[in-house]
Amino acid sequence: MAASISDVALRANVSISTVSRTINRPALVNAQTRERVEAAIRELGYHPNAFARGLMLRKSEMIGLVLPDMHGEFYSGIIRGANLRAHELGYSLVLSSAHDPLDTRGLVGSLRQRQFMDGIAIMVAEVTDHIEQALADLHLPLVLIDTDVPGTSHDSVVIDQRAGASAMMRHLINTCHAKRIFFVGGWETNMDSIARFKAYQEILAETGTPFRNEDVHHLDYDYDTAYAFAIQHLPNWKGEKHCVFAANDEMACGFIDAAHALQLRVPRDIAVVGFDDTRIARMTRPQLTTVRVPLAEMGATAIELVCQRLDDPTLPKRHIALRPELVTRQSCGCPKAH
Amino acid sequence: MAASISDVALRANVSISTVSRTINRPALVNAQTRERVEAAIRELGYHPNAFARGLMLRKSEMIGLVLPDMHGEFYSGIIRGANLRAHELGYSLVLSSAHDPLDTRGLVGSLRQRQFMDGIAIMVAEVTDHIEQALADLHLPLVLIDTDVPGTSHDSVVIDQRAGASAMMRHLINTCHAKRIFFVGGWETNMDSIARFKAYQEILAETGTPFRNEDVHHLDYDYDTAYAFAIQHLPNWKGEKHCVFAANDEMACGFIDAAHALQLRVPRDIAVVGFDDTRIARMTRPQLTTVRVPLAEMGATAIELVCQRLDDPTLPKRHIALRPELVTRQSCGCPKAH
DNA sequence: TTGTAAGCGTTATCAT
DNA sequence: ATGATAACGCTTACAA
Repeated sequence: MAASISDVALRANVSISTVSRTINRPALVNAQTRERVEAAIRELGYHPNAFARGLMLRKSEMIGLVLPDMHGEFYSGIIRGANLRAHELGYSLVLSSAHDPLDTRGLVGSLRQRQFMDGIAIMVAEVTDHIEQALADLHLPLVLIDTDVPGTSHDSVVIDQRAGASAMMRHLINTCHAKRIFFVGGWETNMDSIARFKAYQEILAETGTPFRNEDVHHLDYDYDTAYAFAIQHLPNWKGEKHCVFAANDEMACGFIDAAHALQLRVPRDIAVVGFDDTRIARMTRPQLTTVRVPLAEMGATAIELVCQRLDDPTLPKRHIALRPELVTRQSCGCPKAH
Repeated sequence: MAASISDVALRANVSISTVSRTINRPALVNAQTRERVEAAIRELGYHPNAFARGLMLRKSEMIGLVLPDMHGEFYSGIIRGANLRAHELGYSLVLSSAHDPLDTRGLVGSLRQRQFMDGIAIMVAEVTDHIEQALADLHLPLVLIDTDVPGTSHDSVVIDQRAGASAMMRHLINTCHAKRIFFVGGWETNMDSIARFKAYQEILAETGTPFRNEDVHHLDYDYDTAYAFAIQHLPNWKGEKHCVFAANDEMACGFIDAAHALQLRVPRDIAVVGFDDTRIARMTRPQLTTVRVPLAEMGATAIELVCQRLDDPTLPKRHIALRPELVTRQSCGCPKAH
């Protein structure tokens, strides 16, 4: 059995209140007794029981992080950022990633069973009424990650996909002097892909570059699919100042490898740019020009929002949009990189 | 304020013990009263207070997962596996990755502050006496991840690097009929790299393939370094049935890209294989033959060991070595893949 | 089958 | 400056 507060009190010849005080408000206790108590604490290897403490204080200093079970750096990026910030702020992180991304129902249920958390940062594929209700029932400070819910009144943090894609498009047109840009999106229903495509159209219009329907294609974010597709189309797409804007690095990588297989030189015969700035962006020849998506920062911000609300529940609802950053390497063929 | 057990008791016209029983041993309570209580619970949206519960039961159903702040799929692989298994077993995961990999001191300290965990799965770069002591002081079931500590008596789960590298070497020599194999390791002090190198020597000897000191090199696990190195050496290394065995996929990828840049064909002019089976292994042309390292399984096993010991503290100490699996694709030039 | 009451280890409010 | 003592919400003998 671990030592309890009364063991310490006994050993130091004081009451338990004095022990509690030495721990929580040392200023209120006489220097000599304080030393005696501290000695006893040390000798017994005493540490306050977290449950009893939580019972009184009604808080655990633990924050739940709920994610769909994603693959790729998305997952680890958010976790890393969240974990770091949580520790900086003196909190621990309770991780809970859903096996089935759509079973947020069961997920929220399992959360409320062991209601240790002071607050929750959650990312869900889709916010249904059902989930909305379940979350509300938790009666906990809540922040939504990477989910735009116009109607809701929760704190949230998202990534400004539109701004990132716009920055890339402007770079391509204004700096690289691209004459024709092919857009290769991900799944057609994917919100991020849609946002990136919107920016594509927008900047095309803004700069007076002609838009052609046949220059837009939707694949599935996968390397192999992109590679096969590229082998087919690149021979027709190649050309001076022509560029492929892929909606993620993986597809961009597929295009580059396919270009090589077709004896095309990147970026001279065809330029290729990606999105996300994942690990592989530095692992292609030429290295990929892409858009860095601040995943860790999104995780960190989510935790921060939870903590702030914990400190002050009256805070107004906040909605933070993180701006991605253009990363120019060699695959876009911009003059600067040469 | 959330409803408490006495609110439910009041509403259902029973004592709090009956409520408690309805929740924990429904069999012991009359069907009619049980229904009344359950109705009250539903109406009030009641959920037992986790702190009070923990205080009585002396357990939280939470397991700590302590990792160094690694990058790459290593990190997320372990977390994913651990999280999944924890939930299957009815536990939650408290994640805690150290910012500074060597500050396990501060880390363990922060752990014991909020001693909520029933047990801990921990991965440390190096188990020093100091850490060993700190861990022992926690008085918690403990399992070491990916750490071979001959002297210690903790449960542990590791990956059998040696077996994985041996399988690769045997495949290269026996199936691909490699005549000369170059070994490109990671950091010279890295335990994994050392284990892989040992297997390299061993199988060379076992199969009577000559060992040459100049065929062994140590880099830093990085793509760029490997690429630059390969540009230098590949012209001398190329040859029929020659193969580069890189100690991770990233370096292998560097070699393949360099080979392409040098107009060499993989695997015909030079074969290349990797280790880890990360995402990029499927993203090279040809696809990488490599060794799949069961990261998720390691995470899951660690959690499982903790839980088993929680159930039965008298269990003998266990040491589990997970076997990696050979994944043959096209880069090794083995006849089967053609 | 149900109720009473003790106790888990804290913190907080009073007195002293 | 310190000590009693009452919560906090729950489980669990023990009684009825």
